[in-house]
Amino acid sequence: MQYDFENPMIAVDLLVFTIADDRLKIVLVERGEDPFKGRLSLPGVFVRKGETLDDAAQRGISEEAGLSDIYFEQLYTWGQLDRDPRRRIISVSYLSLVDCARIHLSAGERTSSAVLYDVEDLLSSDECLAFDHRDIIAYGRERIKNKTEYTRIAFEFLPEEFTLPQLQRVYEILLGRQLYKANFRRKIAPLIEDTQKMTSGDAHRPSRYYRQKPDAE
Amino acid sequence: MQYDFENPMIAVDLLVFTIADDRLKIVLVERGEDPFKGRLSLPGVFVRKGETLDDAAQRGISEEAGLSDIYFEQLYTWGQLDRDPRRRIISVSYLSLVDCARIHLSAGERTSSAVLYDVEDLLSSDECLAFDHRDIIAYGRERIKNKTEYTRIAFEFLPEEFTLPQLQRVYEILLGRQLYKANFRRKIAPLIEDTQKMTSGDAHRPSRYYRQKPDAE
DNA sequence: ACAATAGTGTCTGTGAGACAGTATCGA
DNA sequence: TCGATACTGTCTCACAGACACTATTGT
Repeated sequence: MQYDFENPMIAVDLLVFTIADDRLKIVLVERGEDPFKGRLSLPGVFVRKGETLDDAAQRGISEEAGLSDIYFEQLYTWGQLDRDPRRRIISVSYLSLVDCARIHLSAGERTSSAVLYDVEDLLSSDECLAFDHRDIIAYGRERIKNKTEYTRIAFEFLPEEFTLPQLQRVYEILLGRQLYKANFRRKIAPLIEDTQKMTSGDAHRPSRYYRQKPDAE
Repeated sequence: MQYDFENPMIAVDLLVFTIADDRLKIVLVERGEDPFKGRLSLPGVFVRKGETLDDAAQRGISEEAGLSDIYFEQLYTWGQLDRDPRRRIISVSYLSLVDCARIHLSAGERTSSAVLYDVEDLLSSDECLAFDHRDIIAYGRERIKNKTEYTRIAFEFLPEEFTLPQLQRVYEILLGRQLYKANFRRKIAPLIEDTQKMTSGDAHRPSRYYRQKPDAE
């Protein structure tokens, strides 16, 4: 007995997260064509012949957000049958974290312009997103929260040099709760090294700039 | 300008781990046909039309190891161009953990019989595995080690009722180091509830059987 | 009584949490 | 001097690590 196997198209969907205005944001585009014309969706590209999944993700990120040299990791692969009403498409989602100062949103070819959306607002609203993209975003947001606890991904939201109050705010946003200054600094101390630079111009005590220690764990 | 997009076949490759003889083992099959004829490989199936990825994984597990109702989770999706010398195949790998008493290895249709292999021995040997399956196994083994630390996956290697010495041995094997009895029991205590049953017949003090607490975190 | 394994009590050090205090800028 | 934010000191408590001790079976 012979079976029919799938030869679906492979899409790479991108979750580009950043922090702006003290909120976690994600890059979304408004779909310019059916299905889901006019709905918000994740930016994404189809995988080309001769292109790996990682390559496609990288290309998508630079096309949609004008970014290269960015942290990204594979998130999950979505294979529900009815994800796309037209035909079967398998979506490999990628999680990407970036300092908002580096983002340059550009109108993609098949999409209207990309915009930053507040993630918590989006997930608690009843806004209808294209495909299963609401689920994907929720999954990505969970992953970020979890990895914040036991990795250094939070650093990816900041430039190379940053102050501890900035870093603490990033952690607070990602974890969704307030942290104590003194405890936070003790915990982070082994992961950073100080520069000689300080903030200046603010009407209060200046803050030292640090950078990530290239070091081990 | 038009691009050629991929319409690859989608495979699901299965990492079925278990513990036997106080060692972490994995189910492998010897390939019956080219490419890599005669090499060890992960059991796998192609995704059929109308079948989700999870469905395909479930089907593969029951075909190759005679198992249903088993813990499994998606691991990673492998999309290198030259994974398969014939044509492009995207592989979605699944991690599955199972009590070895439940495994019934059966000869698949396209494979010779499935066998349990010692994972540490395999990874430290220079045995040549089919495709990129050595990388996939190494990745899965890492994932298990990590999740052992902050989830309860270790319980999946045991039957519903188990003794604490058994459970401790599972943890020790997965983590690759010895643990102190007293500390281990204190840490596990909130996750389990005791049955009234005890081991018997051994020439030493009997051990109580416990089960997992259905409870919260 | 002994071998063998199951199970407990307790000391110690580390680190998270909580909070109060001090320091340094511009205006 | 004051408002504002940066930074530090320290107490407490929970918990992991280490290790010594007791308990219960079959032979």
